[in-house]
Amino acid sequence: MTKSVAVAEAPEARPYHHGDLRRALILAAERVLEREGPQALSLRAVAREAGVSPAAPYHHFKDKSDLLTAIAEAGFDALGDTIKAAVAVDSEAKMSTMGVAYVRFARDNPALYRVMYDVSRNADGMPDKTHDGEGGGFRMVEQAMIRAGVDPGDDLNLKLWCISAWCSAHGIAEMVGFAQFQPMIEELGGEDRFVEELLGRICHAPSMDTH
Amino acid sequence: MTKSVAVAEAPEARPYHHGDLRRALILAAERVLEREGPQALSLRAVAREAGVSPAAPYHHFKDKSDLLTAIAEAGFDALGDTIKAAVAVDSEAKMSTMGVAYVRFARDNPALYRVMYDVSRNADGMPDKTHDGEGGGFRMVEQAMIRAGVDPGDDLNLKLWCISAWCSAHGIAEMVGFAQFQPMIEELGGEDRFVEELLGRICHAPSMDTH
DNA sequence: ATGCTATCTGAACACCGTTCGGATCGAACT
DNA sequence: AGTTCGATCCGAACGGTGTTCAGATAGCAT
Repeated sequence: MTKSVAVAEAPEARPYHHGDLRRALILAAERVLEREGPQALSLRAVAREAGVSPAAPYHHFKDKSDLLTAIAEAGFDALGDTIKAAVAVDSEAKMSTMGVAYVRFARDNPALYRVMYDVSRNADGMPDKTHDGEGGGFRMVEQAMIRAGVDPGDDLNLKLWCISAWCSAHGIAEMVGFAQFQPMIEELGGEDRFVEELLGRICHAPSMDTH
Repeated sequence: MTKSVAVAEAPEARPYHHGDLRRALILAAERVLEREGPQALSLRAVAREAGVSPAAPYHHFKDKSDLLTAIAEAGFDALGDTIKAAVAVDSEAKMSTMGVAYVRFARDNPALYRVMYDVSRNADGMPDKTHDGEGGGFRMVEQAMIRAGVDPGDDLNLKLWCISAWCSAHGIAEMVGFAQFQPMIEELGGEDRFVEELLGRICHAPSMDTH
């Protein structure tokens, strides 16, 4: 039954086969995640949000967990970009600058951050590009560590400092919202100050090259 | 259809009303958790494991999340006991002693640890008794911190050190299993050594009283 | 014995992840 | 051009899930 008024063509350009689902599904998933939290992130809800049937995603992702992996990967990319941006504005970027940016990302995208590390724990690790290569996260941390006074010659020591900082940032990101810390956060005048104080106790130059 | 051989009475004493479900459900849940992982921890599976109908738990827990909360609470109790035991054998207990015990608990009970912090993040905090009071976790950390050289007079500073250490331990616990760290763990000769190295970079006396 | 209340069951509802057969369409070949 | 082919999508279905509810059961006080 074709429209009698010919092809007014509805505003929603609803393609026959949709062009490029997959990206659309990932974006839909991020929308659902922001709007309704991680509990509501069902495959069916994502398909609904993207306007396709519940079976459609299976042509682009093996599993639900495969979709989650793609979402997590996109999340780590965004996290990397955020930190890169924070470092860009402060070329002397201290550890705490990066750490605060890290935690802030996690706090601004709590549902996404949760998916990122749920996936990582299931996969026994983060996506490789997160830490590998020239633009990888570890390189950024390494450079900040060297600026902070770690001996760049001692490779094992340097790596351990990086991992230590990364783990701490993750722990802080997951716990900073806990209610029992709220009074202290107020006392310090804001979450960022609180995070700086915590990170400052982990990354402080004086003894960084010892051991 | 009663057994023809009269009442041999099966070994399983299956009570009429069951006496004390709730505890039985929590124990059943921990069993399911160990055996099949966190993904398999459904209310129905727990009820099945306890030998009751899927609706029975609702007389003892408001929700599934209410059950999970109880499980998490039991988990935090067990974690506290584990750390207390570690401190007991080494009365000079350093921070790293406690930290290693903490991480080891998380690694020995991965599914339980995951439930513990999933619940905590949903509730915006850990159970109160985890950190409050004389036997609470924070008191233990405080004492170790004081032994490590933090000025016990500066209350804010002391608390920040405790939180910093706790966050780091949590971050390490969640990330130490990541595949990308495995080579380094081997190089260092075991996970405990690796954890000690990381914790050592966080809790080291020289600059602890500086602010 | 009688009722009261807490406990437990069984069936039902909506939702979930996943699979499968069949409809739809773009593109590639003749 | 017409036809075939393969990727994409839909609708319906399966078993499993959380949750609710009417009714059966059993311990406890009167």
